[in-house]
Amino acid sequence: MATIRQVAKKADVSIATVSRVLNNTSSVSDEIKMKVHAVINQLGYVSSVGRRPTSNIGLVYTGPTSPGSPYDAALFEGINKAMVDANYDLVVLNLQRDKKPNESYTQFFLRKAIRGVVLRTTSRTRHICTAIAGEGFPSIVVGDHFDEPNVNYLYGDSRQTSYQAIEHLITLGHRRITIAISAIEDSDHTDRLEGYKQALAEHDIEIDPKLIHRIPAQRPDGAQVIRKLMGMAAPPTAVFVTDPNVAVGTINQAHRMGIRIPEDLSILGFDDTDVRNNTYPQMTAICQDAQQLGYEAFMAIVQKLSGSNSHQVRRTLPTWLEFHDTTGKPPVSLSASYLMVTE
Amino acid sequence: MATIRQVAKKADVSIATVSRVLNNTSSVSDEIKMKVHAVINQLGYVSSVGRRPTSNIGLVYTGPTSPGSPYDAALFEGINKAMVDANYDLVVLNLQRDKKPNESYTQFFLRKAIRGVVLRTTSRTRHICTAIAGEGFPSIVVGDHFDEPNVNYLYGDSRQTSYQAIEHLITLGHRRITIAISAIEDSDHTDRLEGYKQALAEHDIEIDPKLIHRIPAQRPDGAQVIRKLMGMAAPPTAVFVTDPNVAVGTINQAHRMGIRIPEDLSILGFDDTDVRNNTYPQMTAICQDAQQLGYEAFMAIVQKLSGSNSHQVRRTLPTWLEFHDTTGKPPVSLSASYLMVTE
DNA sequence: CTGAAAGCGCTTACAG
DNA sequence: CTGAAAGCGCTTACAG
Repeated sequence: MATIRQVAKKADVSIATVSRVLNNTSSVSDEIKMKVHAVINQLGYVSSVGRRPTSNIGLVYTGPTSPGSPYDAALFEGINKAMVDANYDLVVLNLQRDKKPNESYTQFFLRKAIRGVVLRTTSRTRHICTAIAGEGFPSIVVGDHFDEPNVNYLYGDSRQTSYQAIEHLITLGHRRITIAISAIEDSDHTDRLEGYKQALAEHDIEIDPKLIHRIPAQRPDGAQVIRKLMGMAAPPTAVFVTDPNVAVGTINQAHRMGIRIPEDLSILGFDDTDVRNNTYPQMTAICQDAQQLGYEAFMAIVQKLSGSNSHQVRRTLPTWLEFHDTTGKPPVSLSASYLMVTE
Repeated sequence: MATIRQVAKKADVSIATVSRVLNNTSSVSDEIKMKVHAVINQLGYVSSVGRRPTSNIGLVYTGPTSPGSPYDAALFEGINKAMVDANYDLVVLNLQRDKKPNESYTQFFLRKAIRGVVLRTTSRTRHICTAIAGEGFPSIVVGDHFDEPNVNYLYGDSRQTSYQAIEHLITLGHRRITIAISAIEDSDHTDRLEGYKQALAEHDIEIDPKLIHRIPAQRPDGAQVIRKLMGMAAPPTAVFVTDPNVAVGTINQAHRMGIRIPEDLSILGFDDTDVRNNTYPQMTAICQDAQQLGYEAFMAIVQKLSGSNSHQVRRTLPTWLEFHDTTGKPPVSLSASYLMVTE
């Protein structure tokens, strides 16, 4: 475990200067600051509680996320399971509140005695993830992917599965297929949209912008979705809902409106846990195991800190398609009349 | 912020001895150990990271809990909200893994640089909560209540609301009312059972042990519940399900079996968040705001640490009853035949 | 079992 | 802007 003295020696400065760099207490020349920073991340310097080195891994929500959502709750459960197997504690950090504007992310984390971080991101806060990775601080983003070469990430790849699912709906005879997708454009959701578009394109079905329904992030409400859809002049025969709670809400609002599932409308949902088995009818869904994502992300950081994995982590976990009872053939009259008009 | 030197002075020992007591490194006489412990909790001694005092609050699951359950996820979300308003970080601790058998809880927490803890408990680990409180370490239990005078706690009081809800079912004409309740007997669930029993007793309805259905903790499965109930010689006309996920599973399995809700069976659920609004039919439920419980529990510890509240915290948050569409009058034939047999 | 003292990790006036 | 030195919080041989 590197100490301030070792850092000072290697960077060829006094320990006082290293301390100043760590704490931003008084001005240090940019040149020395950069040199010290480089040595800090190179040696893996860690703050100590008293004379004991700490073993804290941070969980950082870079943007506005709800830790209580099914996805984040499952991640958190997986992280808790990982903690049992690894000798680290989890510290939940508030970046917005605590990070001083003039300190680097590394400084911030060291000040909090954090050795590595699991990051959650949104489309607007991706730059924070790349900045942390750029500083060389041990980190991994869970639930998103990056092109930048130094960002570690782990996510469930739902693009291909989305493609297959939509293709299956097409094979069943559906032509007007809606996608209901979060207005927050994280890459997970964008992937699902891409899979949807690709399947339609390859089957020569025109992509109708009116069928791409954005769900407001403030009110992820399945009932709204279906009211909107069924009010359309030419309603869809199938919906792909990319969020578990919204999918459940869609199914139940359909019941309320007397829409039969799947006879009148097919619903393809998304499931991060096991929500699909607790709906009526049992939900056809693209599934991923968010708990495992949390587990693996935490373990990836643990491995990095133990020094056993120094190269980049770019992993995907599989998603899979489960056919249950919310999807079926489109209603005969509708699909027939639709085909007559357009073909 | 008290230091080891101040503790040593007040306890009239050397700083070396205080250090030994804190770390259990070598034997110290019981008399001195107790004296030092007393001073530590009296002065509110805190470990430092380097020379900076820490501001960590711990979240401790004393027994096997699933942090991803709707209740715990909502608590966690509330705690995260509280963190934005209070200058503390959250550390999730693993007591089973990390606490050495010969160290006290206070020693353990100080070693982790924790200043106060929010505790989650189960019936089997209540002694851990009383032990932590007994040591004088700042703590609060969320989601349970205690008779011991020094344990701080905060919970949603569901006993009276359960009583009222069952009484309402009785008023509607129900006589055979089942309660489906977790096999883990935490006091939250016991309260609901007590409310149920009280309502039946006050309306001169005999408590039939066959109608008290225990849900195995390993498999909290609503489908099982209803299969079991409907297979009874004299099935109930109403069910009170004290867990949100199980309640939803019960409703949906009823649909699968062609049991009409509420015409054939009334279902009274429990809701920690807003699950009741996302079922079909919309679920009649006893509701509590678990997110607020998390928020208030965290803030209570913050207050204790700031010294503004030194007396015991014994708070309940209200629960309330929402009548929606899963409850109604019992089926005429059934209740009539039942009444003929027994009265 | 206990304390005085050496010493580590770190921060902070002080001096330049 | 930087270092040598004083000093704080803490731990740990050493001595009794």
